[in-house]
Amino acid sequence: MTKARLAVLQAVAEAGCGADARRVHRLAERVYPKIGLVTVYRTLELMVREGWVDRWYEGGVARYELARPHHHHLVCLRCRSVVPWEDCPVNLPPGTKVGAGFLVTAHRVEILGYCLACQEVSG
Amino acid sequence: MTKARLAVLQAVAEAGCGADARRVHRLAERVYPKIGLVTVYRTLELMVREGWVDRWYEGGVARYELARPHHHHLVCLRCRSVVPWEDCPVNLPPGTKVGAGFLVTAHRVEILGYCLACQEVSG
DNA sequence: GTAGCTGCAAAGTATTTGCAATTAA
DNA sequence: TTAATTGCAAATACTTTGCAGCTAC
Repeated sequence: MTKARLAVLQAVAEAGCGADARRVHRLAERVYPKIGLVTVYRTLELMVREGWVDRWYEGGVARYELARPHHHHLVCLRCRSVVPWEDCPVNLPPGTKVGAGFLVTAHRVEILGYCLACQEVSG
Repeated sequence: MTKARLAVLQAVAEAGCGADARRVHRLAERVYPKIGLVTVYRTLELMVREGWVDRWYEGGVARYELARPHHHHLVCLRCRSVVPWEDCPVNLPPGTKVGAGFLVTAHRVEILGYCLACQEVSG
């Protein structure tokens, strides 16, 4: 475990849900200022592969967060903030078949709308 | 309605679910060979804005399809094919509030797994 | 000491923008 | 005619790769 990796891990933990690579980089720099963006990408890739970090895509950008139990996301359409949502409306355990024999292994749900702060601003 | 736009519209209709811009371009070229990729992007953007075409993102790439009633997607992890899935497990009409006052306006569901053809290939 | 990690610079993809030429109405 | 649309080239944003130097063990 190197300084760079520790910095990335701390950054991902601190960032909460749905941080992009740039945000992880900025946070990691606070712990280890000379870390490069490339190392952040490489380390995130490693951590995703090892299962320590989850990756998903929102609007064409990769989002990262510390791996944790199954959950989904509430995405604010105004400020782009993301918060976890613990309810899961999808009851399709791995191995289930749906449609024309499609074999389910996982699923993803995003709830789109407005967070409390943005509801007040935009009326 | 110009030739270029007609070609894009036909291409999107023909492509079915989840075509990316390059695929739409290739199909549009069959109808109107001198169409440029840039025009495809611009026309798709226009059609999304006007509500004729839906856009979503899968693995960091924009996917387009002709607008049609509410549905979700089955995404094959091996061949990346996408087919529509008419069931909707999410019962959150627009206006519903979830979590800490988050105001829901829409949602997205992706079911990940293996299509019939890929199940046979990968065992 | 050495295998693995890092940073830089450069390349690669997806997408957008500036602008002059073309086209539809 | 004339405003809208197009295509090219260049710019941008995000991400990946090549390579030589650095670090942890």
